[in-house]
Amino acid sequence: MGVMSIPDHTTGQARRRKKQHSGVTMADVGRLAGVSQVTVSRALSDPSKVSAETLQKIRDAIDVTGFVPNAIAGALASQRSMLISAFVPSITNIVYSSFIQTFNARIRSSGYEVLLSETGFLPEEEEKLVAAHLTRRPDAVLLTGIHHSARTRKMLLGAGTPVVEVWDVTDSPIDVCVGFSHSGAGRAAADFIADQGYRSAAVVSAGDERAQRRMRAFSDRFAQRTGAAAIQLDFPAPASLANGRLGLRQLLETHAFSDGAIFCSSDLLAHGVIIEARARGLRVPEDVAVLGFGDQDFAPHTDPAISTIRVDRQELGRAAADALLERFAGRRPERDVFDIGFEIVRRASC
Amino acid sequence: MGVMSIPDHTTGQARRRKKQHSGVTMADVGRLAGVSQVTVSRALSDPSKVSAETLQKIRDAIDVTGFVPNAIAGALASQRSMLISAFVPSITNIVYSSFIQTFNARIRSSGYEVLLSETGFLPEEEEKLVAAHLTRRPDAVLLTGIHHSARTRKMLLGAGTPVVEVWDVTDSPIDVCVGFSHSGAGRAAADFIADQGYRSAAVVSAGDERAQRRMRAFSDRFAQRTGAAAIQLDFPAPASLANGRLGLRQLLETHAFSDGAIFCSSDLLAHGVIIEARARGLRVPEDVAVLGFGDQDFAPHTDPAISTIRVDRQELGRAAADALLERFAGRRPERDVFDIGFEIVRRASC
DNA sequence: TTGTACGCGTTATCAT
DNA sequence: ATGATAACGCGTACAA
Repeated sequence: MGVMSIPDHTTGQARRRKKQHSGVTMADVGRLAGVSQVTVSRALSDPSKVSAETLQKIRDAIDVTGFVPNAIAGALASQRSMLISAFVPSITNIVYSSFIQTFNARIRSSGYEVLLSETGFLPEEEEKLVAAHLTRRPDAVLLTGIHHSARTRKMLLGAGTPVVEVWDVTDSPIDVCVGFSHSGAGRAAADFIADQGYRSAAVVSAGDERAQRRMRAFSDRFAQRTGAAAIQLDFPAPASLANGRLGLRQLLETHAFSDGAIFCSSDLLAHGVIIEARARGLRVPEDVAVLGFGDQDFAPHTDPAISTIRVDRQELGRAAADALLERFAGRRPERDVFDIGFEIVRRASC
Repeated sequence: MGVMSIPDHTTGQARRRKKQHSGVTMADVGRLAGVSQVTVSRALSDPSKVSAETLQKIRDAIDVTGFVPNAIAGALASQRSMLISAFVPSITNIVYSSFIQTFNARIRSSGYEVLLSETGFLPEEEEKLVAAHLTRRPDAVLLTGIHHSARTRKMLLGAGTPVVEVWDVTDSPIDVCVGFSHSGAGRAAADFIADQGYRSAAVVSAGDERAQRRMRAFSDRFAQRTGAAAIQLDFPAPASLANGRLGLRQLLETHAFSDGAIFCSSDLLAHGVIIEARARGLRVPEDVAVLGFGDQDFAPHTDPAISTIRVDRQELGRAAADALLERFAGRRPERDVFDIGFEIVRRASC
């Protein structure tokens, strides 16, 4: 157990380069405690199966040696990695990161760890990453959205692990699915805006397939309700204040937009629109009304506060985690599609 | 290839949901290709060590079987997990997540994967998470900040893995360290503000030890330069628009602040201050000047645009990744402390 | 170029 | 309550 020798910090540079952890094994601990390796394993996984005194001896030996269990060996032997692969389009988009935050917390409290990767908005990229992750034998996989390459689906099916798709709903999920209807949200937005008597409308989005589905549904419904076609603007991702400002500028200057409501695919865009409007001396909502999406935490604190569509990201994270944990417990959830819905939050901007 | 046959367990408890991937091993692939397991291993890790025709046979066999290498077994055998543990205070804070994004990209392109965890701002929480991660034998660890519990340091030293501490500098890093001086940034802010003739100042921060160090240095220097004490406001994390607005409100109403500059510990707070100021009809920077921190991507697009202190997060992510990759290559970096500096960006708000 | 033998550090299965 | 022994699936000598 040469491991125990303290790395000589004296020279500072003389530290080892190869990976050779503490190198202390259960066998080492057992030897020191006067028991076999298996007993150490048991003491750790289920202390009740070991007598009080040997348990104490083992604990002492662990303290002395600084033993750290090797989860890799454990995973190989037990065929459970205690790892969950998660894929989101962007980790810098707070909409996804806050969702992951909740998912993470829930998952971790059950002993699992989350291996997170950013896929961007291209299925091919997702495919590569899924392949890479499957190599680590995750016990479950979380995917954002319901559109995945054929190979991705095949790999996932082949792996036989539970899969949860989030942020959308579909009748044919890979496994289970929790989200809400984007076209439904778009229609609700159109109704909300039409109900307030607006006769003209525009949408501004930023390169996200789900956002575009909301926008299409919005336009269809708005036309249906008012007979007017909504002007459509789509920027490349990511959604930003800059694109919001640019959006209003283009709407005003090249689309002759006036006196109507703008449905933005994100609160960030909505905020940009508001900033641009005020910089131009336009009143919100009198001259331009703005409806956002996401109910991000800043939405109530802009001036005017942003009216928006709220999606309960915490609930989404919890539900996704719970669906997986249910599967781990051997149960299948009652349904395989959970629609957590959305809610229009009326504030001052629309 | 026993895998392909239906598991017929004695009790007839057909295919349990244990975790049973495709179950195809290198041995299975080899059998089908007419070679041994090692040859398959070689074909995958270094195709040049295998003859062209057997390589082809192996590839075919892989396609047919849908073989997915088991990285867990690989890690156990090679003693390299190809995993890097990273810890940041918050994944929803874009300042950290955008840094991680770059770090991730760099790391992944070298075949490693990043296991990310959120520590909050308490060393004890970090300690628990580090212990959990060490269990998976990461090949390296990334830590945010330079303040860690004694046990955390001890565990890390004991593990013998490379460690990079980021977002700060110190003379005594655990291993290597890349960041910038927070007190230096605070002083630079004070000079910047004093140079413009402001005679009164306030700071508003949001519960982050590094931010507080900036603030303290700011106050000291500002007092030194002008003889005036800066009013200090500290909110609980996270920094938000709401806290920025609240900050200005408190400054105005309970601290009789007027006609000076406010140094915020984050651009988000700065934006909040600006919104509150404009909502009150105050002019920025004439009535209240605002200096932010971080140069987040929205900073140039607020109205007025936020003057701020820029930290090159991309560079930080790259440098951290490179420091680790160097270590993997067996080299030690020339220095173990990298100061990537910062830069004051003057825009309209100050 | 290919194969044999062994080890990595656990968990699972039986036995005692 | 504890121990022997066999997997787990792959890498790394070393041999052929």
